[in-house]
Amino acid sequence: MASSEKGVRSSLAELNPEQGSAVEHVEGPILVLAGAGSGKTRVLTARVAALIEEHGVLPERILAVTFTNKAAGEMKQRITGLLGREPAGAWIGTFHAVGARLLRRHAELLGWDSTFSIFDAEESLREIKRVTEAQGLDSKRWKPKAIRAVLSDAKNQLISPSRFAEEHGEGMDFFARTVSQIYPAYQDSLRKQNAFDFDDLLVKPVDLFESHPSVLARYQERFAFILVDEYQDTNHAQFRFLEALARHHRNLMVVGDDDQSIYGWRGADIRNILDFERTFEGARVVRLEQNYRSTGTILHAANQVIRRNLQRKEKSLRTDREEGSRITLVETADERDEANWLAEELENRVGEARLEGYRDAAILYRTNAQSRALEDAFRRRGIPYQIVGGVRFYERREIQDVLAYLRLISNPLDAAAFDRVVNVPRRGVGKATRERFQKWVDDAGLTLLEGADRAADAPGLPAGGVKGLRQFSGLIREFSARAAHLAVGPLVEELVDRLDLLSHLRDEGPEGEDRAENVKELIAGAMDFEVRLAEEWEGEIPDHFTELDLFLQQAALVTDLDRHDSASDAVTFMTLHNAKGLEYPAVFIAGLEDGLFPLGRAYDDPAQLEEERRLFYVGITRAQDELSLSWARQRRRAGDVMFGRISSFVESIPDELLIRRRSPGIERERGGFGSGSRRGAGGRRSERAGTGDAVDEWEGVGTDTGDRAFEAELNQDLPRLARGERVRHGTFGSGTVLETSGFGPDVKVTVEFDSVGKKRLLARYAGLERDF
DNA sequence: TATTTGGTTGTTTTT
DNA sequence: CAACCAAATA
Repeated sequence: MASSEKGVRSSLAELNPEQGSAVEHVEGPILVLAGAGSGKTRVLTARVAALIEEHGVLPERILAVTFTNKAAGEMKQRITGLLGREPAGAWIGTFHAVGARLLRRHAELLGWDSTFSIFDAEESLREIKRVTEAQGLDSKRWKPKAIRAVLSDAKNQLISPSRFAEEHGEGMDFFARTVSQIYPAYQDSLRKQNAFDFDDLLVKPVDLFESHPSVLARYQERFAFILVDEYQDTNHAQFRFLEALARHHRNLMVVGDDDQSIYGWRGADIRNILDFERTFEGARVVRLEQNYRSTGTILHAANQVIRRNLQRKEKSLRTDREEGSRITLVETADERDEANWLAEELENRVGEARLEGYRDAAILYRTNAQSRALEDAFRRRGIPYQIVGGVRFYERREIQDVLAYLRLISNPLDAAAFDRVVNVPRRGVGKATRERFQKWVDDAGLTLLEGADRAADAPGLPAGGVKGLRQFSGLIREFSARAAHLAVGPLVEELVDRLDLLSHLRDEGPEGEDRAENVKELIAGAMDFEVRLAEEWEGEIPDHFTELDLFLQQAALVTDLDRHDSASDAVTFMTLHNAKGLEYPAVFIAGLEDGLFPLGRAYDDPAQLEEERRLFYVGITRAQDELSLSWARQRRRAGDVMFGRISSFVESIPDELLIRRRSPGIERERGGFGSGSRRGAGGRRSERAGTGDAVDEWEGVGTDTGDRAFEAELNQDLPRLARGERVRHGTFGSGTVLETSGFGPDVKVTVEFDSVGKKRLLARYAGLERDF
């Protein structure tokens, strides 16, 4: 205890006066306006530690909410560091995880069971499509995606199906009218399947609080202190959730930065932060404007960019750091040229030791599609990279299939899961059989699994289909029984084994092996999964609840960002949105063209343009020491070639902060064709390209194409250790990878070494290299 | 029932 | 230029 107290004390001493006053704040509402890099996580964690250690607050009286699992994990870890022990009993998690946890405990009050499924965005899209078609509507005319967007919007505003119908059911807007019919049917379908979608995890807890005041009172009383990170990103539902819980004790601390609000399109309501003082009367406001991250140059540029926004609380960040080097602005010919420039620049910087390693750099872009050209260039040169986002692990087809099995085992009412995997792998249950079967089940009032059991009684089903259905239901039943006493790891392993899924996947063709690897990774993840059920439930575990149920919840809420391995020495590629909350010594922002960043349609709406500018601001402020911006004159998008000009955002950076450069590709073009006349105004215009244009450009310039290709072969998979790959270890020599397991920093590799035999190594420490 | 083909569609950003 | 989906064949 003495040592941990010292931890808290000494950390308090290191705070600046503003940070200190926020940390020492005890009772009453408080808004911390924390600029980028001003140490907000520090304030948040130090305050939690201080509450516990200095003011004797029991950890279970504390609720801390974040937006990402990563932020939650970091918070937990840092608090643990300060206290010298875990803040056992405190709830620290994302809005979605906290919502899911509440629902697990009280779902029955709303008509759900605690083993409910969580439908991700894709699943919810399918469900909308099903419901739309069940109403006899054409899903081509009534686009599920558009419907989902409207539904999600409504949910985030806490607009119920009935209220939505009141507002739009009779209106002129045909689309809204249609949605008003689909909304209730969709909700109904989810309830029948004992499922919630992503938005429900925020909405339903609020419903719960409103319909069951005693439940609310219990949590109001319990959570005497509530802390919220990234408050600028909260939407109305989240606001109401917080407001309900905090109403009693009024000890609510929110930390945010209106300049970093970049989720308006997802319902984030910037008024939550702008109006905080009005909503919570007597709220204190603390501003953190001292930046500890970036050089003077970078911060100056950031300030100049963001001050163009009108809708903001006036503030200006300052830093004590040196001016630092100027910002590089590069003009490139096209996306390939841009990617090559980036690759070469990074190689040089690491080579010259201007950068300690590839892990110190990140390339940020507006749209995920931009990662492709980068990948190509980096792979070709053999520079290690890591992509965050894009096709997410848990969204892969094969992973979703396994998860659907698990969901069905955990929640037999999950019709979406049933539909997804009845015929995976092939069981002779085709579309026609399914439709007939479905109809019969509906008429007979059976659940899908009951029906599958008695499929022989259904009229008009082919013998093969009946057999497949019965087999399927038998399998699910068997595993449901086993789930009660088997841990998730072995359960998943046996399931995959029984389905013979790996060989089925391998038979699928060239991508099959990757798919099989992914499934193995999932098994490995399940093996590593351990929860202390009793702790999660705080002693009141419903008897039908299993480890599998919690594993599924976790899998549903985990994102790709959480799998990001910051230990491996690779350049990080990600969208600007994903970069929020992170920092890197060197940051490259690519694709700075009008029409791409800011995105074309943002020009229609000043508010959207401001949000794009905030996104740029977020990107700039990720950089600690060096910042580079690049743009391409020409870029392929959706098959077309777009001619672009430099982003208007760049204009707001004072010229004296910039060093302008041109890529070799541009220089060559100028030499060859004289003027680089800038044609095609405004990025919105697109023209068909003649031929394979710029394709060969770079290869000619490169010095030693042969060696490069060789090196690329050598290094391209450096951060990824696949089965069968030959590797070399400093002391054990050469060997073959048998398998890998674990996620993120815990990736373990089993290698069969030629001389010393089988070893299990932690990838991040083993320093494995490729070998021939 | 499974597989192939051809046509359509689309690109923000995500918990 | 994908990737995805619906209708046409084997």
